[in-house]
Amino acid sequence: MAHRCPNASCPAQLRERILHWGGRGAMDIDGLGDSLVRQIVEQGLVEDLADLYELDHATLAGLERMGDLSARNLLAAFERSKARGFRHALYGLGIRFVGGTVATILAGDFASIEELKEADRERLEAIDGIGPRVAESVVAFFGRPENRRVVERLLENGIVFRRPAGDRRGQGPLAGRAIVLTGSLERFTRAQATEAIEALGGRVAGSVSKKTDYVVAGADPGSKLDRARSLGVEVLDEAGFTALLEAR
DNA sequence: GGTTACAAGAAGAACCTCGC
DNA sequence: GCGAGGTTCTTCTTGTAACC
Repeated sequence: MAHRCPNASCPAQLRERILHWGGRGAMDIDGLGDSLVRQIVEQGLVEDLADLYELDHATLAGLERMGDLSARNLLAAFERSKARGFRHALYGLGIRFVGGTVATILAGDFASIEELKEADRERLEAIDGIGPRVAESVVAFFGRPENRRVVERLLENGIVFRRPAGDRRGQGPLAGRAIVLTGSLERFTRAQATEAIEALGGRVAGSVSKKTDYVVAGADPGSKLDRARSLGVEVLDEAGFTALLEAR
């Protein structure tokens, strides 16, 4: 049984929200780790996600185990994160039951966060892949004034909460294809491989099933490779994966 | 150079969605 | 209602980068 703190402004919750926001699946802010987040929260330097974008070099460089280089790298990472896009920012908000996949679905169905935050349960439940629990969670999130305020401040700080024009996701040559990654790839990080697949309209799944189209196995593959073989799913090595991307 | 923190990935349990 | 498929969440491990 999981226990969740009901106090949205408690420091522990704020730390977790910031760590989630800076994580790979969200805004991918290099250098924003547990120790640093703990310091900036405990010193009262941030009270919500938007405050991250108002931190300056001198403040960051003065923190424990931080120097000039780390501060500069972190500020550059903050700047890069602003253009991560709607679905990453949406995932980064940490709405319960909204992981990477659900965030992608919502970002594909709504043109902007302004549209999404006004959506009611019925509108959300009408979307493929969104059930009552997720819909209720999204409505509850945007129903809280403090959450709406944070989103507004993030927008003011330049975070992109809008679907780009001409987005091909779900419409490319890999449209409808489910691909599972296992092991380490030499030419791609997981994030880069995921980005390449999604850019061609494909979908990266977390587990192998009969509906999986391909399993891409790098070095030291995990149990997913065994499962793919037992289910007769086509397995690609890195060269095969590269060829698949280039052929499309 | 040692220490510390972060990044990246694997694995599995819990839980959600959807079709039958 | 149930089961299959899929996603989320958490924990653990290992390698690397940066600070002191």
